[in-house]
Amino acid sequence: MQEQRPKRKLLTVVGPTASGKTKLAVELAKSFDGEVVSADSMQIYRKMSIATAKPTKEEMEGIPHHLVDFLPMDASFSVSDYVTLAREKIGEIHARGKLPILAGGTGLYIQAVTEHISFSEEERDDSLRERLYEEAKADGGKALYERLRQIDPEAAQWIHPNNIIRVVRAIEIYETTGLTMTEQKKRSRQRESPYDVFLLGLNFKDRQKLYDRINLRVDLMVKQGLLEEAKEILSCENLKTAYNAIGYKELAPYFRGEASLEECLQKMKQESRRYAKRQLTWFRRDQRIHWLYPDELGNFDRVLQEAKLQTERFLSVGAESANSKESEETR
RNA sequence: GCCUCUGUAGCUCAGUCGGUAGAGCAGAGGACUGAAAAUCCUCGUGUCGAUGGUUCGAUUCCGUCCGGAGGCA
Repeated sequence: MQEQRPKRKLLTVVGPTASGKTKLAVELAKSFDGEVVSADSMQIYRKMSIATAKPTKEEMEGIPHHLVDFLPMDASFSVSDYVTLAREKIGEIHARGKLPILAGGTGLYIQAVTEHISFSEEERDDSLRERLYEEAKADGGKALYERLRQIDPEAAQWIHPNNIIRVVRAIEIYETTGLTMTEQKKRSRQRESPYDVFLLGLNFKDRQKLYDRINLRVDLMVKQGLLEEAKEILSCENLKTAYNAIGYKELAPYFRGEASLEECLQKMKQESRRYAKRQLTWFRRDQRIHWLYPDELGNFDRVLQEAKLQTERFLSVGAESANSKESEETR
C-alpha cells in the first residue's frame, strides 16, 4: 500500500499567441511565489528569440523560467521529451516549496503534462519513417492507409487518409512496439495524475482584436531585429523541428530576392493568425479551462485581478485535506 | 466634350448564346498522444452598380444615370 499524499498544485496558463500569457504568468508567479515552466515547442531553442516571442530578461522580472532557450537549433525534440523534462522541473519547483506555473501555447505539450500522459520507452524510428514515406509517394498514401485499416481500424476511423504524418506514425507505433496506436493511447492514460491542475485561458471576445495584436507584434519584431535573426537561423543547415517556426521560412523568399519584405511580412502575419486559430480550436474543447477575456474585462489589470482571485481560490481548496489515491512526481 | 473598356462573395476575377451564379485568395468551424508554430478535414446567397424598357422570365439584351480605367480632343 502506498503512502497517500495530496496532489501537488499546478497552475496553467494557456491561450493563442499574442494573447498575453507571458505577462500573466510572470505576474502570477510574483504574486504566488511561483516559477514558470514554459510549454512552447519553439521557445525551447536557443537563438530563436525574436520570432518566437521568447520572454526577455526584463520581461521575466527575475522569475525563473524553465524549458526556454536551452536546445541547439538542430536538435530534434518531441512531446515525450518535453513531458519528461517538464515533470522534472515541476517536481523540483514543488520541492522548493514554490508554485509551478505551466504557461504556453503548445496544446499538445500542455495536454500531455496536465493529463499526465505517459509515453512508452520506444523511441521513434526515423529510418522506418523514411521507408514509409517513400512508400506513400507512390500512391499518395492509399496503400499505407489500407494497411493501417488492417492493423488498427479504430485509429483509421479518425485519421484522415490524406494526413500521411498520422498514418505513418500509427504504423510506426505498431511496427516498433507491436501495439496499435489505439491500444497505446489507452495505456498512456492509465496512471493517475499527481497534479491538482487549474487552467486559466486567455482569449479575446473579438477575434479581430487578437489579430490586430498579432499583426502589430510582427511589426515590432522587425524593429527588434527579426531580419538579422532570421538570416542567421536560415543559414543554419540542418534545422529539424526548428524550421517549422513561423517567422523564418516566411522570410526566406525575401532573402532570395523573390519577394518583397512587405509580402513576406504579410505572409508571416497570416501564418501567425492561422496558428492562433488552430490553438483556439485545440484549447476550446478543453472544458477545464477558465477563460479570461481582456477585451471584455477592459484592461490587463482587470485580467490580472480576476486571474489572481481564481488562483487564490484554487490554491485554498483542498489545502487542508486532500485524499488522492497515489501520487508520484516523476515517472 | 467624344470614343472604348469596366462595375458579379471581404479581395482578384470567371460565367450565364436570357431560366436569379462559381473559382482562387481572405475568413470561419473542426480533428489532433513521439515533427504539434507541424499535419489534416469541412464550409461560398451575393439587392450579379442604380433605374427604366423588351420578355412568360433579365445579372445576362436595349436605353438612361452613377462609379472606375484608358484613349482622342
